[in-house]
Amino acid sequence: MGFLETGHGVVETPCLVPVATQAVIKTLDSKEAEETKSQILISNTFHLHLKPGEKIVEKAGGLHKFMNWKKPLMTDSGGFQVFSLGFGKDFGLTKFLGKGMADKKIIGVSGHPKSLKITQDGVFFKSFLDGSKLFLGPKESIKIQEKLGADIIFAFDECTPPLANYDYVKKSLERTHKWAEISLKTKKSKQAIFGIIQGSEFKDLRENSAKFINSLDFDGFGIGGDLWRERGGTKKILDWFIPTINEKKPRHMLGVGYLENIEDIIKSGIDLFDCTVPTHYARRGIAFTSEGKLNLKQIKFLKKHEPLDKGCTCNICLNYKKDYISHLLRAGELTAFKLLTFHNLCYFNNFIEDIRERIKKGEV
RNA sequence: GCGGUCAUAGCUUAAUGGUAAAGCUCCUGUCUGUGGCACAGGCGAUGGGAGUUCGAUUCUCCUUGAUCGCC
Repeated sequence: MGFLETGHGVVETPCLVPVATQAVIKTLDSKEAEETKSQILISNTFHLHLKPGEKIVEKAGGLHKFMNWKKPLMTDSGGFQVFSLGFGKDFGLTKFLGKGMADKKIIGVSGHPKSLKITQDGVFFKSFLDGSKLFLGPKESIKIQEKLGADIIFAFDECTPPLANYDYVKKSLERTHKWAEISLKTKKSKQAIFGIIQGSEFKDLRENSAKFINSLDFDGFGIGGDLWRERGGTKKILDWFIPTINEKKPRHMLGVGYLENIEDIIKSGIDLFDCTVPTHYARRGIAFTSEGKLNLKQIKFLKKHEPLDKGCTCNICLNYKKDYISHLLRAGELTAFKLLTFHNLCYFNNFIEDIRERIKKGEV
């Protein structure tokens, strides 16, 4: 366990970081987000740069005031968008490779995505809003993140695609490391900055990346890229390098957090992790409960006059029943998304709070 | 009462004298540093009765129902 101290309060770890890409947890206002026991949120440099632009946020007094969130905040650097709007879009990929595809590393050292251009200095994006050109490199990302004003910012990196072979990842890592140094040098603010370890599923590249990022004067670590989806695979990769990095500095795992993996990654030494699953799945009609995932769109739930989870004490479970939420979903009512988002965040936060309690008792 | 039009999946619509197609709905999955999506698979139909024909959802007649017009 740990306490991460920031200018906006202390985060008790291990901890889930809910995703507020566009300075909002979709469907919730900041007061509601706080009521889910969320301690810290992560917003996004790329998206806020496009809309509304960092100057607007800066004029409003920074992200905290802009969105009326008084607790700690992070901003992701835009490095993930290098992947998601590039190779991710080209191949319809997530950052995890599916089972049985480990040998299909079709992106080689000369591979390049269709919709953006990656250079040694940064990335040329084409805005999906209006097609306008947009360049984002380490300097640009850090300057934007300084204007946004989150408590913790991330170095600009390239999240490598899971289909990338060893040579591609090696080359990408050279860029990411160079960008890490420039990110660190560019930052003039008092914000904390985390450097990102990449290397996909290649042992020596992960080890090299951990060694290099650990040697720089970052305040914490981000761990990104493909970490395998098969049970045990993530632990295997983390065990390669987690023991080699400074134990005083927090470790944030980027974009990971299926319920069934959370305990494992905490055991592997992860303090923080952001994940869209609780909020994203809520908008697909899925509730997380002690009985597993429930798809509330299913017609059978119209006949269930009971809370989403009998053991849950969140505002939703105390006040609403499955039949009503199912009706709202099937009727296309937006409030359904809000109720499920609220419940799912409570469920995840309670789930992790329980792990913290068990750590205190020496059970984990 | 008379005349016309129509009847295909839960809904809206295709097609054909030779095994009936699609969209939505419904069912089962997928989704990890967020484009309120998207994707994969599945269940499911020629209103009822007779006739012509090797074979009718298609052509003919009757019937039932819907709809429009006229009185």
